Amino acid sequence: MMNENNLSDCPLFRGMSKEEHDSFMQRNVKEVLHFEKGEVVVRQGDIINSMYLLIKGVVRTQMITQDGNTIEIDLLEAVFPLAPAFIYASRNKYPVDVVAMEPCTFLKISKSAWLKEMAGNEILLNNFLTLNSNMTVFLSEKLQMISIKSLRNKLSIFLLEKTTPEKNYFILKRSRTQLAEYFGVQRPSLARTIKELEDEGIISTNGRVVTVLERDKLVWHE
Amino acid sequence: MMNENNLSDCPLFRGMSKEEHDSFMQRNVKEVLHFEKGEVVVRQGDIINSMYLLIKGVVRTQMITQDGNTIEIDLLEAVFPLAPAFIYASRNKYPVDVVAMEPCTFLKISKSAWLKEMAGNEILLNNFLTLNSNMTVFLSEKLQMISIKSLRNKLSIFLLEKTTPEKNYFILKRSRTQLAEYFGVQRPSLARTIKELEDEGIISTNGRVVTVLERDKLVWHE
DNA sequence: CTGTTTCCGTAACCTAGGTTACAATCGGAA
DNA sequence: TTCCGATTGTAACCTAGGTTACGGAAACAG
Repeated sequence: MMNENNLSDCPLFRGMSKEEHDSFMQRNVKEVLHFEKGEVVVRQGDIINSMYLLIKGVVRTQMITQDGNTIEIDLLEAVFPLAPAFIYASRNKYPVDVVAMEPCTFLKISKSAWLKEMAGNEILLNNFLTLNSNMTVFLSEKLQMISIKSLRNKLSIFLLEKTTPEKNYFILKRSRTQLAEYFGVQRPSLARTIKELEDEGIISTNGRVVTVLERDKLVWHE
Repeated sequence: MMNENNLSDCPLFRGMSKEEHDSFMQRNVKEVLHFEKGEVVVRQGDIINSMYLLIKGVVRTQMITQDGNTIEIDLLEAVFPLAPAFIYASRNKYPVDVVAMEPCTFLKISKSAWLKEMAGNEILLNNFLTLNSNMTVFLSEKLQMISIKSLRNKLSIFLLEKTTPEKNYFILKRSRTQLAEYFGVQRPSLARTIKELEDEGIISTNGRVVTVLERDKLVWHE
């Protein structure tokens, strides 16, 4: 059943053998779900009772703030679990929308089944803890990024992280529209700031290819 | 040794007996740390190898963004663990500054000792998982709050959460200066917005006592 | 190929909030 | 009590980014 995908790619199942993966699936997967591009998989505020394992496709997690703005949290690619950090929470409402970016397949694993597996498998438990911790670190960093005041600095830091002095270009994973939501700003505002950096000769862009020409002039325009 | 404090108040040690608490301490606490008001306990970026258990005092966790702004993350009161969510992370750098708000005492418990305890104690493991999940939920909510664009809406939502239609007042835990950092804005900006709400008769303030006069006029000034 | 939709750049204008500065008040220490 | 530092309110000014609107390019379906 559904074992054409490689569970080893998933941080939850790392360090386990193919046989263990298969028997795990046999025991615990009772339901397989498909979603088409654009469909909402989980809505912000939904109560979660299961772990969703994304085994095919890409989803986007996003938040709608109370004043109606959308911010992207992350893009998740198969194989990856949804919600692991939340099934244990005291108030287990899902904090983000999950939207399929392409046709997606999920395996549904019940919370209780998952707990049982983890109790009897130290590797699984370890992977789970690490994943949770990494999620916390990720959210902290996201918080820090969103808290940076000027778009120019947000963008600068983003560009510096995506490149090195040796490899001064990279290819954007996102459209400009999505990139704007990632930064939590309006699309025209992002376009304006990108243009400024281009006009100053600090970067150049060609479609989704972005080249950093003068690393040292990024950041510290307070 | 240092058992005048009630470990039952700590979400990590809930559901365990006094005897278990005591023997836990005997086994694992090798070091006790004191900090005076204003001292920095941990600095953003420090590598963490131990769990710090705050058993007396109050600390503030804060982040300095790359453009130099300070945002408050949380106020933590004893008894509460620092860092539990991070000791397992792949990249275990502490993401926030921790500053003592009053004289504080910490117990230091090594990462490995903690792991060993957890492996042999289901309650401890469960508490730990729940705490981690709750941390993730908390950070998600914080992210959502910070992402709200207008200060007026941030403040409105804050006020609505702090009061009910029945009990329409509350006492601020923070100074105005700290409150501004909590929202990630400048102090004069916060003062201005509070004044606006007062001028419009929506709230009234008297020192740290804030009263909401017209709940339904809060929020939705887009 | 053509029609349709989504994406993108751009410009003009406006507003929320940052910035700075100063004076009043409060609170603890001597 | 007086002094000093930290905390506040307030005002004037400035700027980053939001808003809206429009036209063109790219992507896709038929």
